[in-house]
Amino acid sequence: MVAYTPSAMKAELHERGWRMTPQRETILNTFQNVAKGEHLSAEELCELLKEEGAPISLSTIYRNLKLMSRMGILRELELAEGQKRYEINQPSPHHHHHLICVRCNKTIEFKNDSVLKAGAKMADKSGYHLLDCQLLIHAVCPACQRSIMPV
Amino acid sequence: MVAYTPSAMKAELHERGWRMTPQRETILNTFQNVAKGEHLSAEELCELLKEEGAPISLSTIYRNLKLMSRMGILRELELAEGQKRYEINQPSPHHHHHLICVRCNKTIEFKNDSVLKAGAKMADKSGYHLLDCQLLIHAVCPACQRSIMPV
DNA sequence: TATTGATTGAGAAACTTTCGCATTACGGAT
DNA sequence: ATCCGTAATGCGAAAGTTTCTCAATCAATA
Ligand SMILES: [Mn+2]
Ligand SMILES: [Mn+2]
Ligand SMILES: [Zn+2]
Ligand SMILES: [Zn+2]
Repeated sequence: MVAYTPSAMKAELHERGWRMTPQRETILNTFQNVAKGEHLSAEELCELLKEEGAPISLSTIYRNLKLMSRMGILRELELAEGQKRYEINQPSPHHHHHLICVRCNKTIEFKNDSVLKAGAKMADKSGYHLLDCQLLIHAVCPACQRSIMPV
Repeated sequence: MVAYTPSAMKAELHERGWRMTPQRETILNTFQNVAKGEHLSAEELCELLKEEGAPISLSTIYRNLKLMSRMGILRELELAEGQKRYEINQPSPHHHHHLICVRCNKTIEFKNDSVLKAGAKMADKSGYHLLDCQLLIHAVCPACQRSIMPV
């Protein structure tokens, strides 16, 4: 779990016989510059890049979101219903977890280094190479507890 | 996060003006009797119940997996790609987390009460009513580290 | 600069999940 | 025990997300 520069990503791609492309660099830069707490879906990233005048096809976005997640550059989140969301994967001082209301999807980010350490230790102990470690808390927020809404 | 009996589930449904049904009881019993470490998808549950001679329609299964997750009876897991998986949500002595290889999907379950406590504390501090707390570790297993496979 | 194979873009296809609606049946009241 | 209002089911259709196919393009190496 390191913060990636384009050239670091390029080097790691080359190790495996793969290539750096303008599209991959654009995606990396976009996630590094997006506001903290933003969790982009594939569709949203596609729209954002279109607006910014650097469009990338949806197929390519899907391919690279998966690739970059499996490299440990991005983290894949299943927060709300329906689609996966992504954010840059940052090491300890910025690393965080998510607390989600299952009714309204309100999401709180919080830090907990001892949880991160416990996860890293577990992966290490099992001989796994760590890519991402996220504590996912499903709960009902105060507002939704007061409402009489379905489920 | 309590272990549910059919009648406890029934009581909680009634509190909200809802009903207990044979289908809901079947689903609850199935998850309580399935082998530890099994994570069923909607489709798999549907097939299993068909084989056992107590078929339930796929729509109803989807509806109730969501309902029971939001009640805290089941926990919703996004382990492998493609579809959500479910397991019974059990309290502390049996509660566990998941370590997943992103390449071959080999999954290890492990316990860590201090992580669970940290999650519960975080939810409580924020006034959220806790439903589920899972540490999700994405990593590459030893076998896949040795292989030269794509990503 | 030429070559090779990874990558892209566009649309089709696959797959999971939700929706609409007629029918069934749970559970409170009679 | 029976009735009634409405939640829940089952079926098929529909929606929505993600993957696949394949010709065209382009990154990286010699
Ligand atoms: Mn986040
Ligand atoms: Mn499990
Ligand atoms: Zn809420
Ligand atoms: Zn593996």
